[in-house]
Amino acid sequence: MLSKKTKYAFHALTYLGKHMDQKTVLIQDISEEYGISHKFLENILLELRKAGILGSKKGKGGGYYLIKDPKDVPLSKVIRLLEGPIALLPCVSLNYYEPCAECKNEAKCGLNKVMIQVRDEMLKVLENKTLADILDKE
Amino acid sequence: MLSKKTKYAFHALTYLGKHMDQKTVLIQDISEEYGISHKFLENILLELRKAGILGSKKGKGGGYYLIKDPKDVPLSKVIRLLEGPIALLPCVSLNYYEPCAECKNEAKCGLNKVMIQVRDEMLKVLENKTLADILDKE
DNA sequence: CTTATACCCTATATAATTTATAGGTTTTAT
DNA sequence: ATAAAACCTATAAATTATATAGGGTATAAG
Repeated sequence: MLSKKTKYAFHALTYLGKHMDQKTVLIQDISEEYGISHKFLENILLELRKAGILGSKKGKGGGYYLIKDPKDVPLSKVIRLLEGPIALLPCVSLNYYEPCAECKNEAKCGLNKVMIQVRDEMLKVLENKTLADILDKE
Repeated sequence: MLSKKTKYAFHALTYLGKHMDQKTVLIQDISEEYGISHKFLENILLELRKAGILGSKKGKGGGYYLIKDPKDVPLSKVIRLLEGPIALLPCVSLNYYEPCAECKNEAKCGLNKVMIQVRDEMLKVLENKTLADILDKE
């Protein structure tokens, strides 16, 4: 299951996507809209900015804004950033690979094979669906 | 990512599947084979028994054994039992449904729609692949 | 050029969850 | 009887997730 952090990130991105007409959006506007702690959200937006998804402006009249076209932000990118691996096992993660601690022989591990399939099926959706897709619905 | 508990369950089931010739297998045999704490594993095997996947025999000469044909144990069943929901959001879980806390209108939630797709793709693999499939490889 | 505003950054505290341990109870073969 | 092995429930320890705190820095406006 996705963590609150990741869900909050999606909420924030949705909000920002819906307000692309205005130059900037305040952290506070988003935190009030969804009942998210201001400070917690602040950290999340900071990560999104550092990842190049958001831009920001300091000082009076400042705030955050989407720096990318929503259709160029795959959901997989947001999940990997806030959540970490999408795969169900570290040994099949494309971006956060690690061998499984108790695994003796990855090449012969049956679970490994299946989990590669699961990962690929998940990615088929998550790499192709973007922020734009989740904005459309609302 | 799957918890250790779930991974241990798969290890135990794999071990039991490979030793179906013998009447019973000791917790200790499995815990030693994979370096899992005896007591922790005990709790896991207990859950698998209560779920009707394993049988057990008490007392001297006792132990655990697979009560089901490996091809009749889908991986999804094991994951749901030890891990909980397979879905990435509570609002799209088939077995553990809950509305998302901050969600105002599920019907209009774009993330909801995508996550239903992700869930279905995951299940396409996890419902169809069984214990038998992960035994084959080893 | 001062002030209020709003993001920036890092550290720490709190809460929740996961992992592990503990210890006695019951059943069964010998 | 005795020893073996699962059964069961409670608690402790470790880890991770969530939240808070507080000063730092840039900027617009007057």
